[in-house]
Amino acid sequence: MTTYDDDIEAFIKSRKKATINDVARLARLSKKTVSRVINASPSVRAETRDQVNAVIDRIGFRPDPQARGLAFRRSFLIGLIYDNPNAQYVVNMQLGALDALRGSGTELVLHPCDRHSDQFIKDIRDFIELQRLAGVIVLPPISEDKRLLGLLEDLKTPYVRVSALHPATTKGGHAILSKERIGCRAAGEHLAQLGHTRIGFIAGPDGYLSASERRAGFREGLQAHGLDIEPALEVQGDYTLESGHAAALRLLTSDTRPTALFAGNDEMAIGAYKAAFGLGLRIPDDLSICGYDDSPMAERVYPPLTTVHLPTRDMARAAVLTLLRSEGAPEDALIFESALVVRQSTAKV
Amino acid sequence: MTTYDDDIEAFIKSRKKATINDVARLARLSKKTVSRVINASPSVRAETRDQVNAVIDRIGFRPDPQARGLAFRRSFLIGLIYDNPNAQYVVNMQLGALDALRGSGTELVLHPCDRHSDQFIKDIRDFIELQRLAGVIVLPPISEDKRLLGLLEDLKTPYVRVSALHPATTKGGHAILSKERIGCRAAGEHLAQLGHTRIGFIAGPDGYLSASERRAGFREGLQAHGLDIEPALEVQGDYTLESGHAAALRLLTSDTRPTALFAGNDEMAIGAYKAAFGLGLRIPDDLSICGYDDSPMAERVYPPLTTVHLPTRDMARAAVLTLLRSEGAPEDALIFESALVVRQSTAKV
DNA sequence: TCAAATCTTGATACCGGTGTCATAGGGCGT
DNA sequence: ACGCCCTATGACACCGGTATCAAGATTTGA
Repeated sequence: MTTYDDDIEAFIKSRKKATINDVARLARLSKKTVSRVINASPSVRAETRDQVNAVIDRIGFRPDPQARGLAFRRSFLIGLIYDNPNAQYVVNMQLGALDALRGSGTELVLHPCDRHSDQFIKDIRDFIELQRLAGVIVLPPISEDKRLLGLLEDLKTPYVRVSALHPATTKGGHAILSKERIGCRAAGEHLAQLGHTRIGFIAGPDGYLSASERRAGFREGLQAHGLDIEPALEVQGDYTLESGHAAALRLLTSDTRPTALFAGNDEMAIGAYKAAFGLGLRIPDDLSICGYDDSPMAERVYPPLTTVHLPTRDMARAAVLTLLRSEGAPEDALIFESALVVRQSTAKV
Repeated sequence: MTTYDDDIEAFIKSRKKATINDVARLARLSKKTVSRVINASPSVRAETRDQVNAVIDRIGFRPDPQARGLAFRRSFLIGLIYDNPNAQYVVNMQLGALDALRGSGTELVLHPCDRHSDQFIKDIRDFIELQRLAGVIVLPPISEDKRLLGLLEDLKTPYVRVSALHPATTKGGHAILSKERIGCRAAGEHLAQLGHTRIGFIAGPDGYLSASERRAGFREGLQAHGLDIEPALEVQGDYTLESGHAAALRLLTSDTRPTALFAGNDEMAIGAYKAAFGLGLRIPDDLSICGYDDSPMAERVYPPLTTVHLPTRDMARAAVLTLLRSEGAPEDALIFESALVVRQSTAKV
């Protein structure tokens, strides 16, 4: 192997940021050959490759993502698109995604948005096109928005939907799906097994697939024990604490007060805590409460909340990995399970 | 003004993404002149400028950030660097930053890191240099790390520190500082005014400026009422819920049980809730608790937590605005206030 | 052994912008 | 009217990579 130590030493002493031209010059090869090595092209002699890599290592060359991106007509950025009021959920997704991105040379760019704005689609289209994103991850609930999915198909940008598993969500593009029914079914069975028969349900908002899936799973659980969701004991919320509070208040002050509540998410469950405490009820002695999400709050409230855990962070990791190797890969859907975490907010009647 | 409608219409029909070359050709001007218009160069005739802008608007041209970045030798990305266990704090910062970035053509890139890793500095240097960041925002506690600040000075990348106000933090680079003492002083006074005399303090970890500032402020508040932090009633935590739980447990089982607690953050305060409930104490009847941060959890726990509010989101907004206009601007420090929010976890003895 | 096929490499254009410097035209003073 | 200065614009190189395609080097097959 030929090296030109003097030139290399001189370059290192100059303390300049190395470019591909420097590497080429110092290795006595053309830019293009260096480029081939960077991109792991097979048509480079092993000896040449080693020589180039030796120079690269010695002068600490790292290809400039902007220049590379310009030539490739795409950036090394992955967009995280969401419209989700739950901060903790978003953070977990970020952490999982960043985890998987570490060392890949790709960065994560945030893009929260407002699906009720009339700029919604245009805004996202601009973002993706202008930044020439390498890929996009879409979180629920907008991962179920028809207009958005249509846009993503049009743009031909690799994307991954994160969503609740449902026949309607298993087709079209890469997807990371969660089997929300399983955990909710377990929650329903759990409450039934504790002997509860009057069980209230605080539903999520219309139009959220997660809401209907959770309801369906919960119902399955009850039905397995000869029970069902009673219309009089079902109130709809919108996943906010306040709505959970209001819903619980209504349920707990009705003539047929339930002895247990299942809320479509932790936030609403914690709203129910407030309502219960406000009415002087003790949890779990007078009222069992079960949530969904296993948010950090679940183990921080008192008593710690029985809830359903979703492996959010793992799902985000999987989403990124899917994107990183999406290069022509067939579209696929990964499915994650959910599981009941029994804490201290549920007890026998 | 001259326009060449036919060519323009033809171009629009082609549905191609417009480049500066298209604009130049359709406006019968050189690339360079178009570039001047984009960059608001003063040496362009008003008439020419309008003509260029007309073409830009009609064909929907938007300069490619990567190409522009390559030529400018910097990107249009701002890095958010943090090593903070508090998810909610981070989200608020993100939201504020994104808020201020909207429409600026600059994007936010996340970079959580681990200050205990030996790669810590190298990792951040690589990130900033490789991405040629337009600016960097550093959150506490690493915003007080000497090595990191040294690195940022070396790199000449515009940066903003977010930190607690303190003589040591008012110099060096742009800074967004919070007057943490004020709110903590108010907290101390509040507890004293309620008649508490045995007041426990759960301190934040060593090395966090926020921890020492909060302690100092709290102490000022007590001293204004002839009290002080009693050594026997002070325990150190590390800002985690678990540490708050342990600390409170120690304080509440000592012979001179305090009737009120002030915790260095909400997380620890909520740990204290757990300890109190576990011991059968009622809040606020048997024990008053006060936190710091006004995290979303503060109003979700029961009873809602009295705490100190910091305008986190506004601070992030200010940080971004500082960066965006940092072009040669003098280094300055913006100072934000903190304020006590009295809820229902504090009451008379 | 020699032509054909294959493997390796390089010259040059190009991605989409900006910087440098030259130049044509208009206003000014004398 | 002349030269001078200033203003507005453009030609061309450049940022740091990749694509195309041609050409030299090596291998293969008969």
